[in-house]
Amino acid sequence: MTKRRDNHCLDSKKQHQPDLHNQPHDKHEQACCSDINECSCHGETCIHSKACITRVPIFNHLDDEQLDEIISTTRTAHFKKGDIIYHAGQESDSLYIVSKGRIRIYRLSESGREQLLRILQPGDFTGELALFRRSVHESFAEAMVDTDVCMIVRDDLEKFLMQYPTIALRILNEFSNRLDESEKQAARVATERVETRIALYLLECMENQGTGMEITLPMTRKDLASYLGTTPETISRKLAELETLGYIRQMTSRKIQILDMDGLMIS
Amino acid sequence: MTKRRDNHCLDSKKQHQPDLHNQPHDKHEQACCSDINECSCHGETCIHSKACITRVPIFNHLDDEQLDEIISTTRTAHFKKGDIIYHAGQESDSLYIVSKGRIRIYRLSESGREQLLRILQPGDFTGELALFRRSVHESFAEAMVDTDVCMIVRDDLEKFLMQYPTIALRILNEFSNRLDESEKQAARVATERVETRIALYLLECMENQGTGMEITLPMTRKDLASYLGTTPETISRKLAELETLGYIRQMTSRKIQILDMDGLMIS
DNA sequence: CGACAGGTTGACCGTTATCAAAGATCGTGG
DNA sequence: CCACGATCTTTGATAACGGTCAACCTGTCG
Repeated sequence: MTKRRDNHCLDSKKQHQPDLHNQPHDKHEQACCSDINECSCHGETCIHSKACITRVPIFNHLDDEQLDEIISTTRTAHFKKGDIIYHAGQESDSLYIVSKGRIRIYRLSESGREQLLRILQPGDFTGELALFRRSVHESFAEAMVDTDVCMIVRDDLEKFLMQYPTIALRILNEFSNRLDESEKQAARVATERVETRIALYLLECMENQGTGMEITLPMTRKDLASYLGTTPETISRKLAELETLGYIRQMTSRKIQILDMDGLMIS
Repeated sequence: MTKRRDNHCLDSKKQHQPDLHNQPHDKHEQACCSDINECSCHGETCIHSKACITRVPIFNHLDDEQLDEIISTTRTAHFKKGDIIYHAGQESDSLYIVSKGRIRIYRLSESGREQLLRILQPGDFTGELALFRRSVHESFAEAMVDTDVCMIVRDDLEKFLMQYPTIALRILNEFSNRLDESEKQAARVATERVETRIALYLLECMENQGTGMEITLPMTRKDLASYLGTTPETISRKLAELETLGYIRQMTSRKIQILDMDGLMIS
């Protein structure tokens, strides 16, 4: 049962968007909707964006006519760094597709502590949970940098799903992946020690980034801790430990070289 | 953000199957396929079961003709207590719908420890993960008692999904619920102390069972520990502690009376 | 009535959270 | 371009939470 193949590293999507944005996703990149057709957005919403819809995996198999139909029902919105796109308890009525930027999806547990669930990159979507249950959001979505999203409201989406069942299959596929990720993550947090979780995370990053032995962590220690169910201090310490053991080498706080994959695996 | 409403307690499905089986789900109930039309199964598989398909939430909105069409593609199988229905790494090609019995779904983490994900009751289905990803199972399914399942193979299911898109919507809805459960569970294991997780679990049981202040745990300490990411010993200790605090009263090891809901909530 | 699985309790100690403070890094504005 | 402040990261000291191992109960079933 060795299965180093799915994985995600919260930073996945190399497969979806092979070369969408080459610029580093930092903040305040420039204008919004950079590679989107219409562009005047920064107040609240701008008008439909073609590039977004045509590229996302759940729609990109449709033909032009169908795409146009979907695009015509789409709204685009811009969010500034730190903006909350939706929050738990809020009623939901749209699917959000990331066109540009990065979105943090997290939950607050009963005790008020936050757990990071995933980070959305261009091409990823969210909002589904509440959408298909006709219910409220359970999680929070926060723009990590200035971000553009395309939105499809529930009724339109349902219409398309009835009309083009292949879309549903794509979404089912995406849900399956996410469910797998989530269950895997739950199982790890429940059964592995922190050091192991970190090691596994590093290995997943390596596989997803495809940049050889050097990986770039897509987030801060705090977020990583939140994702892995630990604290920033412990992350620091365990990484230092893995370095002492000669398994990794920390170039900067975000750049890490994997020196001994096998060592990591048994950590 | 108080949301005591979804929940499951691993023992959900009161909503799906209001009065399906009144007999306690114990072991060796009697013959198999008790309330199923055909009944000669015990060797390996028996032939199509109508009752199963017509009752499950993902199909029960269809009309008779459509149901018959689905039923005709269905196979039924019987598993004895302890049988493995599928295991991680195995290639998947069917959806399993529980007709009678109980199925444990669990994962093994990298270190070989087991985490219980959920327990399926009649009307629940599984196998989706691998189905929609055209991939292998990530989890194990084990019959907890003698159980009957209906199976639909992938190609048939896909055909129906294309033909009756409402089925896809139902499945999307089910996936959303499961994803919510899984994320919630991950967040809890990652952020709450064991005592809190146990308390929350008890509260969910109460809401789902609708039996007033007295709940019946649907599993052993070992399984509960596996589900909550802890050990049987710790479960014992924490329950004893909650009892000392006057929040609960343990009648037998499976029957627990909730004495102070508010107390539990702040645990 | 005895055996066995399941459950409880105790002693111990390892892992990891917490609190505190010092060091690094990054973005901003002068 | 540099300096400042804010934020992120590291490191240390300490303690508690919960896991482990072992022994002892308890209830269930043959």
